[in-house]
Amino acid sequence: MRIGELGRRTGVSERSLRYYEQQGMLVSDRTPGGHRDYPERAVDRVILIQELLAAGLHSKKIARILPCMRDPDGAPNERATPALLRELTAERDRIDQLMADLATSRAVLDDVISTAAQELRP
Amino acid sequence: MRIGELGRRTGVSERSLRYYEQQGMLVSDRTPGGHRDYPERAVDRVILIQELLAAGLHSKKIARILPCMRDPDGAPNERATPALLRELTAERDRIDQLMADLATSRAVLDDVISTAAQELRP
DNA sequence: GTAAAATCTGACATCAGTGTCAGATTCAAG
DNA sequence: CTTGAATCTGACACTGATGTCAGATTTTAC
Repeated sequence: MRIGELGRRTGVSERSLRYYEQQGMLVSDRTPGGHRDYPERAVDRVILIQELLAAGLHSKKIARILPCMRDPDGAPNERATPALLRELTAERDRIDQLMADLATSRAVLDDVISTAAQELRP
Repeated sequence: MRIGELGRRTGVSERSLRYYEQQGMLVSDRTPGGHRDYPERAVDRVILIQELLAAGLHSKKIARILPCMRDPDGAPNERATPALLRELTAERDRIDQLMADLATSRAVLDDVISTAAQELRP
């Protein structure tokens, strides 16, 4: 599929898809004229990239992680080096911390919301 | 307490503390000479600000939310307007989505980590 | 073959929180 | 007082993902 369709199906702008490729997170075949041509798998790949970005991982780290992931049908293409392994563990710890902050923040918002709703409906 | 101690006790840079004040998230008394003087409560306040920032809320929105929060010992100083209430609900939904992404990303990292650890220790 | 739609590259802008630096002023201790 | 540490304001830089625009090229539909 071409970039327009991939963008439509993932909700990601074409600009971002080109950026993902430039950062090494996404690969594409090219038509003879130079237009990008993506396999069906690209949809899931892009969604995963978005999730990892949302979790605060940087592009270049994602690019290094992706080849070490198990595909749904098989084993990883590369194996994680010890150095990468340490980084991944650090990222996981950071995510755990972030989830705790999110839980706190959500509770705060929830409290404000329910307090205000209570006032509106006495 | 003064800004140096507050920064030390919260792990937040003085630069950021001044920025928080500039954005209306944090208030301070001033010494006759113009130096900031914080009450003990400021410590918890700053920690909360950091959590809300980590959750992706923008400074100016945090500044509007904080007065509507219940203090541990009493009722809120202001009440949330309906418009703010809508924003809060949207933020809460966004946080829910983000938590889902974090869970996915964490699982991905965990899988890569345990796969690699398994290879290292066969 | 032609026109319209899609895509290409490359460049510059944006945002928001934080780092950093300079020069001036204030505070605390001797 | 004096001196050194702390703080003040204001300015500028950075980051990294994304938006946007321009001009050229390719693809698709007729």
